[in-house]
Amino acid sequence: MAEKVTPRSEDFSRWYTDVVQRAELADYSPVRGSMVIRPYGYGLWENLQAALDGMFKDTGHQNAYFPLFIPHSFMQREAEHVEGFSPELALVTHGGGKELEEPLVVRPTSETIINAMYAKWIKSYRDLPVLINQWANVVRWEMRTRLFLRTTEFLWQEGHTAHETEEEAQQETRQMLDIYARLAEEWAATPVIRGRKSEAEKFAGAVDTYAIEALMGDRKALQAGTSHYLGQNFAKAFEIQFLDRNNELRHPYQTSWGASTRLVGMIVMAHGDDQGLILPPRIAPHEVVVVPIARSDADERHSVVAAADRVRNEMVDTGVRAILDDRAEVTPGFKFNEWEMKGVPVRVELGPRDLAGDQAVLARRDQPGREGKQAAPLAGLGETVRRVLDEVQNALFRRALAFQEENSHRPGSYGEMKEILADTGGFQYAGWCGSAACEQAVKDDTQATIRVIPFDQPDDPGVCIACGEKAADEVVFAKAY
RNA sequence: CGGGCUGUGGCGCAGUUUGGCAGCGCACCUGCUUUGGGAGCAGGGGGUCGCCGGUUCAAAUCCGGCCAGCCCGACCA
Repeated sequence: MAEKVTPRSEDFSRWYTDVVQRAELADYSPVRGSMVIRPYGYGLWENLQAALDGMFKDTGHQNAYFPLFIPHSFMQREAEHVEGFSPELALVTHGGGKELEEPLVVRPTSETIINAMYAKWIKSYRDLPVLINQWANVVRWEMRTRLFLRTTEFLWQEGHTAHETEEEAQQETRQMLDIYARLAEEWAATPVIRGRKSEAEKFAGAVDTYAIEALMGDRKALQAGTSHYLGQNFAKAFEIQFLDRNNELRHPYQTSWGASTRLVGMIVMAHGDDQGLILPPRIAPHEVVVVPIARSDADERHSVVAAADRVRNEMVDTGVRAILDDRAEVTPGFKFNEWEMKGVPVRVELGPRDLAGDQAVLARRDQPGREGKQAAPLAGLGETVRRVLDEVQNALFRRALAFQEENSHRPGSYGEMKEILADTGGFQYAGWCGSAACEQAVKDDTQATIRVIPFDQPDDPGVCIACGEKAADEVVFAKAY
């Protein structure tokens, strides 16, 4: 591996594909539209999973697992749900050498099977709330696919909850969106806009869909997590009923929420540069790589590698995820480039000159070349590195936030918005009257869609950017993944 | 599904026009020398040239058919 990638500025799309493959996050599989997540990419996903799972547990959720196959008829019980998913379903028609009585759907999401079970489990208000999450794979037969961003099969988590009251369910929906926002900002160092989706963009079957949107390096938006308030739509379709405190039969109010391996793509596109990945320390598989530098002289080699091993161990003891790259068959220069491609936040270089001076050289991935290098005493190196890692984490977030701010516009007219969208892109904050016609007209004309109706609203949203009527809300238009 | 392109060691390609020993770069293996920003030299392994048929003394190359993949337009975490 480890040759140059297509420069980001030249062709962002190719740069992305190159980086994902060269950094060994993923590779194409023999099946069109699907991919293999390689150990390094999976390690990144596991860290995201662990962060999310911890937050889910902290808020009272439990994990469970529901089956991959769903009876076809289940998909058809909720009218809008059918509408939304039928074109992208994978159907199993044969099993055990025979044609099946009823085809099975490979889950595109588990709403229907889970709600069919909830109908059995929920009988009383005492059974509520039900707070279940599952980690699973799902399949959606997409036309155009891209590594991590849109593949036929992908990994995600889907939470499905049922509540006694509307308020409680609404609160749950917002709480989970907030968890996604925290994951993006505090762990993945990627600032997001929190808001509600328009009718056209919401999940089929939901009353309201909320989402977080992040801005990628090419100034396109990426939806990084969604949380749906489902009302009683699925409860009615699947006849979930409970006896309330007044002995009256009622349908529960529900939510569902999900985030996927797409987050890996987000991290690549939010932080990466021409040298490859740049990973935020909190979710990086390796926070630090120690590279010993030694000539072939056997004694020198041994003493340098032994010292490098001690440095690694000290960092592990300090709670830093550190590895030692003691391969003898490649040069230090090769290793520098390789670990930069893989986005390791901090590199520790240790050679004979350093040992003589009881120091090591620290190189920050977020600052290129000499600029990011500093010498640090071997004594207390673990603590020093811990501090530098925190600085890198913060610097990445600040840089991404500054980029988002620079690329957030408030165009004064439709013409101006169209021009900005065509020239540079980014988030366009603009008034919207709320009509689907205006939304569609902008999409047809500019390819930009309403990403979210932000929770943070100005006192006066002004006028609709498309029709000039009084605006109902300020919304964010952007071209999106 | 409509339009454009491509199928040759693992990857990227040349060779096809004008038929004549299947080649190059990277990667891989072995050895020696190297190692502070992608090491050098020497040796080596690996290909039914997408598939089927035809023409010919001879086909990666010419002819016919088929298949697969990529890119661009209608769906989407």
